[in-house]
Amino acid sequence: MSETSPIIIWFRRDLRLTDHPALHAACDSGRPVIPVYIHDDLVADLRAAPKWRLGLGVGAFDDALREKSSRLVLRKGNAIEVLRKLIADTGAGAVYWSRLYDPQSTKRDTEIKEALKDDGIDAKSFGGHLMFEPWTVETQAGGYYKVYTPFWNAVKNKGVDAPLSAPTSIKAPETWPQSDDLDSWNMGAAMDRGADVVRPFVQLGEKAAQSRLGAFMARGVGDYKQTRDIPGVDGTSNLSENLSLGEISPHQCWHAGQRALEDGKQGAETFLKELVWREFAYHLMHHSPRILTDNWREEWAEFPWNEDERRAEVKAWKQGRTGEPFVDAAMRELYITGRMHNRGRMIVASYLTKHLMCHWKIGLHWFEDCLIDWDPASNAMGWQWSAGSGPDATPYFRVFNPETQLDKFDKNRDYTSRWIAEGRSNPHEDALRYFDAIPRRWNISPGDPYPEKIISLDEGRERALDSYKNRNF
DNA sequence: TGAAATGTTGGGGCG
DNA sequence: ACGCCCCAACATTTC
Repeated sequence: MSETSPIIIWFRRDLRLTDHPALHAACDSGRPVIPVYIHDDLVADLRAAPKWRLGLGVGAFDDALREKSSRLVLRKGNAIEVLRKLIADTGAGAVYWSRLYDPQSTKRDTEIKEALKDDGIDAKSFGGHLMFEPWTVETQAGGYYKVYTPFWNAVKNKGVDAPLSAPTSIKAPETWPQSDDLDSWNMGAAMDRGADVVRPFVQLGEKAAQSRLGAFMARGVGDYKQTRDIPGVDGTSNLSENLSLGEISPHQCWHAGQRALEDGKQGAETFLKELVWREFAYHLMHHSPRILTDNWREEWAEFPWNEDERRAEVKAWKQGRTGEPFVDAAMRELYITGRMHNRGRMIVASYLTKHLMCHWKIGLHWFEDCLIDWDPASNAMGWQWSAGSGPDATPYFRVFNPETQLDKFDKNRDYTSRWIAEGRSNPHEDALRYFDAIPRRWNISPGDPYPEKIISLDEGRERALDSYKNRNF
């Protein structure tokens, strides 16, 4: 392989041009660059909304590359076989990619790197998805962090790499290899609810992410510390969706936040801390991957969780028909937009795992079905935090009261009236979208009365606390 | 990044 | 002036 041979960039959750170390290195080399996206088993296994959103992201990224006279080559199959075929087709001498951190991707990528090196190919993995590689942060004792605040203190002054510029040009190969038609991948096949309902809420692609970051830094970040907690206000950064697919890098968000901090914007530090929560989730997933599948505190396996997904109250929770306005509003926001305000996430998680005493895995899986900003590490950490089974988790006895939360965080009922139609003479248009999105078999309509509470808050709370008190661990 | 029960304090009304 | 009660406002404890 000569030093002029093409470099394949294997894109995964890094669908951007700006601040992309692997792409940057490849373009710097002066060699032709072949961007590829591979639909392998891990992509096939994605759940409905994340998979659909990924399809949109791949399409948008191909468009962005074409503006640079490049393109995204799409191939389906086993990743190492696809790469070997592509190398044979193009004479590529190198494969670069940005690292992922979930155990399945890590295993796959490790095997592929070894196989490619055996073939004499220059296989290189780069950072970019995280500001702090999980193995570079350790406690005095040499272990990993299990509590957020010490983790924050350990990283906040470490320094974050300055974002790399987007390549001015991406050298094309002499001929482009064959590429699948994205439509043939059917990435939206599992979206059995209306993708067209969710679509208007999608913030697609790198440019949209950049302008959102800019707008947030110009306006929202000043009040972020207060307004981020109020779901009726557009007070969050709204970047989770783009961070999830790497349409923007955390480094760029961090440096923007740092500049806001220097400008005296009050909320900027809170924003930086939120970015570091994402890093903390990856840190935990890397050092303790079973956080994805098992109670991180193993004793919680003994807890009398309801684990049957078919129960009526689970169905009511998923459908946003529990009779608790805050819970239902949040669950419908999730269904309609593919995202949920963080305050809502805490409330619905507390309600499911405490008032309904359902296993957090039920909630984790539903979020994985519905979230267009789905992130394996954050989702698992969040659910185990809420359930009390995770590291640095909220104690089980800390039960959110959805009614009290309404008075604290949705005083004017802006949020609940935006997402709930029943019982209102003049429902919000977003609340009505829910009825376009749901499957007909749910058999409900906007004119129905608002559902009765499926459980009294007092009873649910008492039952959960009794179970906790009588636990045998 | 709770909520509810219980405890403490201090001001005001009143005999 | 004093004791007593009431109660709101906090603080602490408990789950």
